[in-house]
Amino acid sequence: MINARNDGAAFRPMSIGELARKTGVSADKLRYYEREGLLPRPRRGSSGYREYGAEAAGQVHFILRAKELGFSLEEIADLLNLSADAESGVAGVKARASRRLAEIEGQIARLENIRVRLASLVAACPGHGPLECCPILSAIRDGEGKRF
Amino acid sequence: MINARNDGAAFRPMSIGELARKTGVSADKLRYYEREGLLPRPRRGSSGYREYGAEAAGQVHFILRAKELGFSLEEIADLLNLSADAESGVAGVKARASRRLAEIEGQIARLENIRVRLASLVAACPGHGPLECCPILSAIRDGEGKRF
DNA sequence: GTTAGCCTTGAAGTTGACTTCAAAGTCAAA
DNA sequence: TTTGACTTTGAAGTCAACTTCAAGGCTAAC
Repeated sequence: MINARNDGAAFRPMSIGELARKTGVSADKLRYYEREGLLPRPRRGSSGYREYGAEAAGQVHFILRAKELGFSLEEIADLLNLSADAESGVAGVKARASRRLAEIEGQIARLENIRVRLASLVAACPGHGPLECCPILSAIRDGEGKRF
Repeated sequence: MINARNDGAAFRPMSIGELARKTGVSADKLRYYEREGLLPRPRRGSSGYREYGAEAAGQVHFILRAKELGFSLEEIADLLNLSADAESGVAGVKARASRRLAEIEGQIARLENIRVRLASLVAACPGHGPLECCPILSAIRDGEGKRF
């Protein structure tokens, strides 16, 4: 091999600031996730500084993707535990994801109900004139059934 | 007039507990809404107890209905201010409601996106077998594009 | 007259996901 | 060597919408 520089350590460890820049997650947040058990505690250099290996960014991205799917930090910690527990884990993961899905469907249904009601009030409001004629205010004051 | 009992005060004032029972809102919450400026401060009896008139229940219901439409307490206080401000108020109310509607539409769109992704992951997961084959975990770990 | 249940206040606690702070130590470049 | 950027920790602060608490005063029923 010509390139002798590849000998020894392939990765220089990352500081928390480097990991923060790499993942777009602030150093404070990374420390917070570590405290909450979402990230493994990395080894420390002689100064006490955290030293992250190459796998760290992937662990952070796991958290970000799970958050994107609407999981809370507590649920993410739970998923991480399950995914450490071979064989019995898959059923648990699917159950958690199904529960999350049901919650999201419920949230959507509630918001959809609000959206429809609010949209019809906004459409009915002329945007000017005396307050007594504002259908939005009337609906809030007296209930929607009374005027519509 | 035959019925002499109708003389004088038509309504005996309500205590905070009575108003709470009537509206289903706890007395603590009523005091909290008052502190936050959502309810007018009622007059007090000689004991210092709050005394509510007949209009109080309607004011509480206004708050409940606005909350149901997804307004925050701060936005409700804002609506109440607008609805005190004759003539210029209607445009403001419509603008607040439109803004709220847009926020709700955004929330629904985000949740819908999550719902679709999570549903396809749940559908693809067999619910048993080795963790390496769980599409939910894979998607969170590596991103959805990689496996699907 | 006593007791149970109501009412008063200001202050502090709750939840989740952070953010900010203070005080000190460390590292890298000029 | 000095500066400035980075890192360490634990603790406290933030937001919204409440809830709970403590310590005392009031009222209604028996």
